Amino acid sequence: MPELAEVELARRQWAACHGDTIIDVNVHNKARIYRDCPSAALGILKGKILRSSHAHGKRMLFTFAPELHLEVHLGMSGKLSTAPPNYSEQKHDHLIVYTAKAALIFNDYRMFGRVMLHDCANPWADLPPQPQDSKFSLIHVRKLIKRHPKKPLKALLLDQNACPGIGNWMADEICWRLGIHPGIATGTLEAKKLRKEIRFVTFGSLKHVADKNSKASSDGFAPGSYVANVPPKNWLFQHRWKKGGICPKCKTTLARDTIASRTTAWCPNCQF
DNA sequence: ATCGATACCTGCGCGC
DNA sequence: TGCGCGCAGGTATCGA
Ligand SMILES: [Zn+2]
Repeated sequence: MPELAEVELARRQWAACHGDTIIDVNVHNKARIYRDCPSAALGILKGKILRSSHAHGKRMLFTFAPELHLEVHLGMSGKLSTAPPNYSEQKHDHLIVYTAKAALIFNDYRMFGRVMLHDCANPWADLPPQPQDSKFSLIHVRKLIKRHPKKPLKALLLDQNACPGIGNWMADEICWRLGIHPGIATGTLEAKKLRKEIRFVTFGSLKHVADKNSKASSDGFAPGSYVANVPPKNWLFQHRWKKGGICPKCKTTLARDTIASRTTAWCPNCQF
């Protein structure tokens, strides 16, 4: 599926090089990608070993030493991939890290993504629980609802401090499974149901990453093709972009509008 | 404080 | 064929 799942898939691309030594770093100095961190600082990675990697919501963290981490966010169009070590820079490549065996590439044509270095032990210490974590409890979800009672459901789902990892497509999927219009105020929701569907869609997304990975692939991933092919037909996701797309439950033509500043699709028959 | 609207980019597909 | 427009999976930031 989208978003969270693609982050996880992207992380795995580079994770193939865990344990390998960085022998060269090529940065695109002028790129907006480096608005949080001077690109020249990335030279410090030379000679270091990529030890491990983690994801939290849509963020990824690649660890080189206990107090040296590279954080990557894909924005709207970022991609991570690997290539043979003789790879040379392509259009919109902003970071290429070379090991003896491979080139690790970050490419992002729209440049909404970002890359930054952290020189502390745990740069993610203050991040909120993710839907797939045990800390995303019923009590936690009740607190979220209480904290944002007037916020539209869709806006709460897209708030990365509340639901890290949920993106536009997953948010619509969750609203649709809830049978609730995405514009409805959060305060009217049942925490138990909300938590259930957030977690269903989150785990479902991650499962599809595993399914996809079980087939042999790939030289870098193409979000478009991956996303279009993997999720089941009984998810809203498969229908929401087609013009005249229909609800997989009741076959009603889906409605589309901008909600929480994002294009939103819903079934006017199943959601209100 | 919280909220919604806007800015930030490039590329693609559509209608004229 | 070419051009202009709207739109794209995200989020920092700035006003009300
Ligand atoms: Zn329906």
